Amino acid sequence: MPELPEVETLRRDLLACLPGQQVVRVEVLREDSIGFPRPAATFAEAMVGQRFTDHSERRGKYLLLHLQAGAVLGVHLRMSGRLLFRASDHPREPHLRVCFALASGHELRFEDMRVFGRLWLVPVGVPVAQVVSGLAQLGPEPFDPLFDADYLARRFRGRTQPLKSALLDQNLVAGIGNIYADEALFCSGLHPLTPVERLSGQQLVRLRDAIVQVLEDGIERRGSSLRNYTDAQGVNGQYAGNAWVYGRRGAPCRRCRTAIERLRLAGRSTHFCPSCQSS
DNA sequence: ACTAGGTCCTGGTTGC
DNA sequence: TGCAACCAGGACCTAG
Repeated sequence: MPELPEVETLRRDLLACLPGQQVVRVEVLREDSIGFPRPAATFAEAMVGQRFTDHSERRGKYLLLHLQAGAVLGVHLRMSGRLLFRASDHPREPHLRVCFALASGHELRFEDMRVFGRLWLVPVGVPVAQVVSGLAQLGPEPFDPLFDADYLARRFRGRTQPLKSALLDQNLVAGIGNIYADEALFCSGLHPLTPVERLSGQQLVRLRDAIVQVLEDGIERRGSSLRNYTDAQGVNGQYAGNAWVYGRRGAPCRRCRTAIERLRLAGRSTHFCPSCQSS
């Protein structure tokens, strides 16, 4: 599932192939995949003739591709979305939702089995956060100096929420999903159910450092720690059991050999080592 | 103001 | 064996 490291990897990969490419034809195969403008035919029409630039940004799990005339293509992959840069004669993916034919004979394809992903075309002069839903509510980037132990202490004061739930809240910090949340909790030695107000200053420092560490590691491994992720060329990541705890229920902890446990929290599976993550 | 739980969606996996 | 139920999860929505 694409989280911050996967989206950042995608952004960097697209920089190698997309700048200068001009859209000559757009096919929307699934209306739901378009967030704005609707109906999707309006989106398609407005995208024709647009040219991609070398200016792209990532905010949390959102990807923002700036177009030459000043518009912005916003992308959220959600659960199963992929952006693929393909030669036009490459066989179409079974869950292709939107296809941008490019003047060079390539195609930028948005493939998304579960149809949760969205594309938005932000018109020239309109603030991106006004069009791309969820963007305005995002908290700080994890790598922003603003995101430190003091910030967490302020946000956690008087809150009883389980720590794992807090990490999934994009308003607290942008970009963490279920998998990196579990990994960051393991690396900081904190139990996912700990009420956030109970964390000590020292624990908050460990938490912040662990979050930054697992995300940086994820980027360094090209997001390859995730099972279903593939890059812009469709190359599959090597999940290969890199994770400390995610998806390892019953398997021995890599640090202490205790069996990894799983519980359900806010509808999400949560993996942890009961011995290493006792507080 | 805060929190929990349901919803969307579909293919793979599990269980009877 | 065959089929149904369950599971995966990001963001949004509603209810308490």
